[in-house]
Formats: sequence, structure tokens, C-alpha cells
Amino acid sequence: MQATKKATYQHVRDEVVNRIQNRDWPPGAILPTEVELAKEFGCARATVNRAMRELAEQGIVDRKRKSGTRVVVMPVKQAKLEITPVRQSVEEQNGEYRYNLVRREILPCPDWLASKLALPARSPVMYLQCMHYGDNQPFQFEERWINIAAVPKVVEADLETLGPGEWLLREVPFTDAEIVFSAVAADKTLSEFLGTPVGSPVFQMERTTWFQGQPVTLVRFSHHPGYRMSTRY
Amino acid sequence: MQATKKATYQHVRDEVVNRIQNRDWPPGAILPTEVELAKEFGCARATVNRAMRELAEQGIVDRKRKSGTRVVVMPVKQAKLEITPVRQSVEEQNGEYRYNLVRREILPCPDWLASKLALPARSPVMYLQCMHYGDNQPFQFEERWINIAAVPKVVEADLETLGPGEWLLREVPFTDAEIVFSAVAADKTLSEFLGTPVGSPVFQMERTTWFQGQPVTLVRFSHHPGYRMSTRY
DNA sequence: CAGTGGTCTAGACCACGGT
DNA sequence: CCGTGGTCTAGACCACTGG
Repeated sequence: MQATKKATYQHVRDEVVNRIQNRDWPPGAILPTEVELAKEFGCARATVNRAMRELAEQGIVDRKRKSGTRVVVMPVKQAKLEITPVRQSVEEQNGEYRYNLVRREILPCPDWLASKLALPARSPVMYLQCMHYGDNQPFQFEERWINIAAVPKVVEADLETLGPGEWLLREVPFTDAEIVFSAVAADKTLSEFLGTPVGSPVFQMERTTWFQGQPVTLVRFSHHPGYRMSTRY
Repeated sequence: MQATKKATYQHVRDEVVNRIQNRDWPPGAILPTEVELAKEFGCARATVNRAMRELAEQGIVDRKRKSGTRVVVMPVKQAKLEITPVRQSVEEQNGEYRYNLVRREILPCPDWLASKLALPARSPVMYLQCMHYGDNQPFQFEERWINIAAVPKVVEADLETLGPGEWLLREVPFTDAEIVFSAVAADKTLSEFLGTPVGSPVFQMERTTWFQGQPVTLVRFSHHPGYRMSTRY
């Protein structure tokens, strides 16, 4: 029964996963303690601890002091979405990336934005419209508001060649973000930029970012028709 | 300068994050070695190692043997999506959940599905249509195909009260999944079930799951108009 | 109070990959 | 080659929490 060869934390982790999947330890069951598992696998407790800690992070088991480790009954699956710059997304699909700055102006913060970002009314923001192309086909329309107080340097930035997304990524190490995905109908602007009929479904991603509590930027990406965002776990 | 009080891995981790955010260690910079950091913080190397390992998992630093640890230049942000059962989503929004099984039949696997799941042609699958309501408003329309060979018991399952999603979650510990998000236009069926005009934008999530390499189910969720999927990081 | 996981230590050996 | 991270160990103390 004892583990045969090596006792790496990965072996322990995988073996435990197997037993859970095979219902040796059914949902809701309590697993042996770390000391017991360490004895069985012939390794140190720290090794078992690391293995179990990974499983807890994955949401497969639930650990509580004194109670012990329990197999989660209805695991909440976590999918990781990788938020990559547009350029990278396009180039990973072997596409030729092209970027165009459509509009750039500084204006007083509209009320809805001030409310959303908790900014003083009419504080200055930079408003941008950009288009991203893959193989000369519309890929993504970008609409962005930047809180100038948070990034004063942006007023002098050259955003013609490097997109605002990549520029900000280099300049401001934002720490926190909220992301919202939705499906909307194309209005006239989207229709023209994305080359799709008015009213057709558009996949949107809206992201608000902060740096140490201070709002930095809100950006709305509207994707070309047929766009699919995928992931695995 | 040395760290003052405690030297938990969290203190080390947070302090390193601070220095990176403050540009003490700018993007691309090489950090001190684990031994050096351990000395500075007055702790064991294992403690530093755990701190740095977490940062590497988060994609903030990049670690290579011999080369050392480097601040990632353009971090690929990872957003975690929690995939919860519909019932839970509704109830978390204080909504009253209701479920209805619309259609249930066993039929030979259509070609597109056989192709997608790498199933033998015309192998039997169960096809389901379900509606999920929140506060008696349409929340989500579910269309699902289940590979009967993978889950024979499903033919005897009572899916009237418990939805197929929750039933499967209890019966089959699937291990792998692919998820695709998209925006589509409502066809006649979706229009009727979701109470939205034909052609209006619908947010869809399509998920295919496997258990140890064997395809289990493909499900397509079509959400009510105005649905927004959000997350933070 | 006592059992369980959470963490730290000091040391050791290993594996990868630049030089 | 040899410096760096990757991992394991044996032991210790702590922190939370159920009984």
C-alpha cells in the first residue's frame, strides 16, 4: 500500500486527486491527517502540507484546523482568464497587427464616469477611441477614459504608435481591476468601425483599474462579430 | 534597513510587491537571490522561497534557475472566473430560483457533436433543454448534450427537480473543461424562452467537459438580455 | 483542552541552464 | 562548471476551533 518510490509533493498531490476521483474518498469525506499521510507516503509532513495546500487552492478540498481536511462536495470550478494586450492576442493567431488612434481629447469627466470611479465632478479625463486590426480586418474597437490626475504624464504621451493599453501597462503598475463581460447590440459607431450591421451582437469587455486605491482608467473593448473568448481548466 | 519585526512569508511577499510597485525594482530588473533576501529579512530561505513562488504564480515575477528572479515587464493579468451552478448565482443575488425541464430525449449523436467530442458517429446522447428563472424572470436557457456512454446512469436520473448541471456535478467528477464565451443574436427559440426580440444580443457560455479524457457533456447557456458577467483581480 | 493545520527553521541535495 | 532556484527533511512552535 505504501507509496512505492519517490515522495515528491506532486506524487502525493496526484495520488490524493486520484483517490478523490475514484471515490476512495467520496465528496464530503474527511481525509487522513497530514501526519498520517506523511507516514503512509514515507515523507515529511511539510511535503504533504504543500500537496494539500495546492488542492485547497484549487477548491478540491477544504481545510480547517482541528476539523481536518474534507473533500469539497460541490466544487466551484475556477477558470483562469488571461488578459493579454490586443497586439499579443492578434499575433498569437498569426495575424498581422495594426493599430490606429481615432480620437483623443481632454474633457471634463462625464457624470456617469465620475460616479463610477468616485472622481470629483468634472475632473479632467482623457478620452480615446482606437481601432485594432488583425490582418487588416477589424478586430476590436477600444473606447477609453483615463484619469489624468492619476497619470499626468499621459497628456504628453505619444499614443499614435503604441496603443494606450500598452503605454499604461508600462507606466502605471495598476494593482486592482474589475472586469465585466456582456453582449450588446451594435450602435452606429460600432457598426461602422467593426463593419457589422447596426443591431448585430457585439461581445464587450469593460475593465476598470485602480492603482493603490486611485482610479486609473476605464476601458471598453468591443469585439468583431464572431469573436469568441475561450479558456480551459 | 533590515526588516524590523516578523518575517512571515506574507511580510516578505508584500514588501517585495511594494518595492516592485514603487519601482525600487523596475520592470525587467533582477531581484536579489533567495539567500540575500533571507539575510536581509532575517528569515530562512524557505520562507523567501514561498513568498517568491506565490509572486511567480501571480505572474508578477519570472524565475529561472541560475538566471535568478526578474520583474516581469508586461505582466499577463489573470482573472479568475468562478463557475458556479445557476441556482447559486441566482440565490446570491437574493433571487428566488426556479427551474424547468423543457425537453429530454435520447438521440443519435449529430455529426457536428460527434466531431467536436471525438465520439463515434451516431452514438447515443441525451439532449436536454432547460430554463432557469430568477424571481420568475428568465435568467438562462440551457441546452445540453450528454454522452450516455460516459454516464449511463443519466437515463434513469430524475432531472425534473434537480437540474442536469447539479446532477452531473454530483455524479461525475469531471476533470477538464473548455469554455467559450460569445455574443450571438437571438433566434426564434431563444427569443421565446428569454422574452427578448429575435435578433437581440445574447451572452452565451459554452462548456465542454471531460472526465479522464472521455467526453462527458457539452452545454450551452444563453443568458437573459442585460446579463453581465463580472470578476475582479 | 487537545487535535489539526499553518508556518518557520537550518540544513541538505538536486536540477536546470548560463558562462 | 557552478550559481540559482526547487524541493525535501526533521523538528519545533503557533493559531484556530471543535468538543
